[in-house]
Amino acid sequence: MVRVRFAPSPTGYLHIGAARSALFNWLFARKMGGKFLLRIEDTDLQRSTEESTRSIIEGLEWLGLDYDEDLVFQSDNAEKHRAAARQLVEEGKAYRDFTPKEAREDRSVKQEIAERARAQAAEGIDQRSNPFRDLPQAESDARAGAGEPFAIRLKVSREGQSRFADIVYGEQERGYSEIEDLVLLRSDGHPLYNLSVVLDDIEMGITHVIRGQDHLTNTHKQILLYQAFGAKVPEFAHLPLILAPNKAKLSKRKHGEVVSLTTYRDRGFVPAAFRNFLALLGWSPPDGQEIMTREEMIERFSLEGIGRANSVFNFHENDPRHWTDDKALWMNAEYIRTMPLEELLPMVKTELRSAKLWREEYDDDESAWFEKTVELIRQRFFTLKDFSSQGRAYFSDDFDFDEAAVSKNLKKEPRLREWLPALAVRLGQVATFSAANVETALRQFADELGVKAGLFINAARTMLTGQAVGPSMFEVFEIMGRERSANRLRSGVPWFDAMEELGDV
RNA sequence: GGCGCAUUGGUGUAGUUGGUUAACACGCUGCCCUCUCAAGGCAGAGAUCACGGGUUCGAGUCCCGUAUGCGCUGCCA
Repeated sequence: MVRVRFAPSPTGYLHIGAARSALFNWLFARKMGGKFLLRIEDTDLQRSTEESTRSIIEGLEWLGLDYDEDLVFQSDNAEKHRAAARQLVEEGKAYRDFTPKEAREDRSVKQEIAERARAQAAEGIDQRSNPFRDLPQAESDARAGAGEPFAIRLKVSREGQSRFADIVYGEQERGYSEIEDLVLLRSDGHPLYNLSVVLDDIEMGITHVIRGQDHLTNTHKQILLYQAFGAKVPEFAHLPLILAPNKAKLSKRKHGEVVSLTTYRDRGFVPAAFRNFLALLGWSPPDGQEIMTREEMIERFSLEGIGRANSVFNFHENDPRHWTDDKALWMNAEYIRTMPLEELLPMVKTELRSAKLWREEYDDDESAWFEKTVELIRQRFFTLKDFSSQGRAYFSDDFDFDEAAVSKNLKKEPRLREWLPALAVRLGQVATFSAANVETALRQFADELGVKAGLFINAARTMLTGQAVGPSMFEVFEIMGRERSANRLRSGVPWFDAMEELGDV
C-alpha cells in the first residue's frame, strides 16, 4: 500500500511551491489507492506558529486535498528522536562531538559555508576529519557523564558510494567522501531535520517520498540514516522547482503575497482552477488535455509524467490585469464561465456577502433571477472578485460610473440627456419587458430620431451598469427589469456628476 | 570553492527505442461575428531545440566539453 506525506514547516503561509508538492503527493496517493498523510514539521520552535499551521490546513482544504489519518506534529516525537540518536551512539554508528558550538549569523549562512569551504581547501584541511570521531567510547561516556555538552553526529563511512534511483531524476550517485558527518542532535538536545524526517517517515510507513528538488542531494544523507536504523529505504521522487519570473527561487520574503496560496483564494480564484493550473507546473498529462476535473487528473497522473526542468511562475505584481500568471488567470476565467452553475453559485454568494451585496432573497424569492444574472455575467469574468466589482450594478443601485465610458458613450452626444428619459418612457410602454420586446422598442425609437440604435445601446449600458463593456444589452435590460432600467435611464447621474465636477473647478 | 541537477518560441509543456516542413496550451497580431467587451470561429507571427565539438547515411533525441541558471554543501527546515 502506497503511503505518502506532505510535510511542511509551519513558518508562514503555504506558498505555491509547497502547495504543488502537496498536490502531487495527493494525486499519487489517490491514483494508487494509497494514503496521503500530513505532518507538520514544527521542530524549529522559534519560527513555527500555530497560526501558520492553521493556514496550511486551510489552504489544503481550499485546494480540495483531503488527508488521511491523524495529523502528525513532528515536535511530539522529539523524545523518540533523541532516544534513537543515543541508540546510534551506543551502537557505534554515531558519536559525540564535543567541539564547542559555533555562533552563526543567520543572514549570510550560504556565503559563510562557501567561504569556509574555500578557506579549508586552501589550507588543505579535510572538513570531514573530526577529532572526536574515534574517541574511545569510555572516554566519550565519561566526558558526557561529567556534563560536557556535545552534539551527536552520524559516523559516515570514509569510502564507498551512496546511490539511489530517483523516480524523476534517475540514478543518483555520491561518494561518501562528499558527505560530512551530519549532526543528528544539537548540543542542546534538539533533534535536527534529517534525523527527524527519516524517523518520522519510518514510523509513518512512508513508501514514497515526493518533495522539492532542493532535497535531492540531501537524500544521500537520509538514506544513510535509513540504513543505520535498519529500515527499508523508500522510493524517492524529487520535483523540479518553481521559479520567479527572473528565474530566482520563489521566496516568501522577496516575492510576498503573490506566492501565497491564500492570496489566490482571497483574490477570487476558483479552487479547482488553481489546482488545475498548479498541476501543470512540472507535470503534463499523457494525452495533453489540460483542463481536467479532479477525477480526470487522478486518472492521468503519474510520477513518470513529471519533468526535470524548473518552471517559471510568471507574475507582474504591478499590473492589475496580469498580477499573476496569465495562464492561471485564463484558466480561472475558463472555470468561471464553464463550470456547472450550481457549483459557482455558492462562491458568488460568498463573494457578494463579503462585499455586502448579498440579499437573502437571492436564496428564495429571487433565486431564479440570481441564477440568470450570474449566468449572464460570468461569461466575461476572470475572478470571483469581478462579481462584486464589475458586476456591482446588478446587485446594488450604488455603483460607480467609469469615466471613460461616460465620455465615450454619453457626453459625445449631449442630446442623450433628453433622449434617455424619453427612451425610458418608451420602454415603459413595452408589454412584456423581455429582451426581444425591448430591442424592438429601442430600435424603433432610434429610427424615429434618425440615429443609430448603437448610440442608445451603448449609452444605456453605461447608464445601467456604469461601464462601457458588458453582456448583450437587451439581456441586461431584461435582467435589470422595467423599473430599475427606467430609473437608471432617467437618473442623469453621470451628467450630474460631471456638472458637479465642473462646479468644483 | 566542492558536488549535484537542469537547459525545446515570451510562459507552461509534448516530442515513444535517433529518421521528412519540431506539436499543444496560455499570451501576442489580423480577420469574421457584433450593440460594447469577452467568448467562439478562421488565419498568422514567434524556436537555427543554450553554445562548441564529436558518433552516425541521419540527432532536440547518444557522447564529450563550455556557458548559464538553480540546488545542496548548517548544531536551518
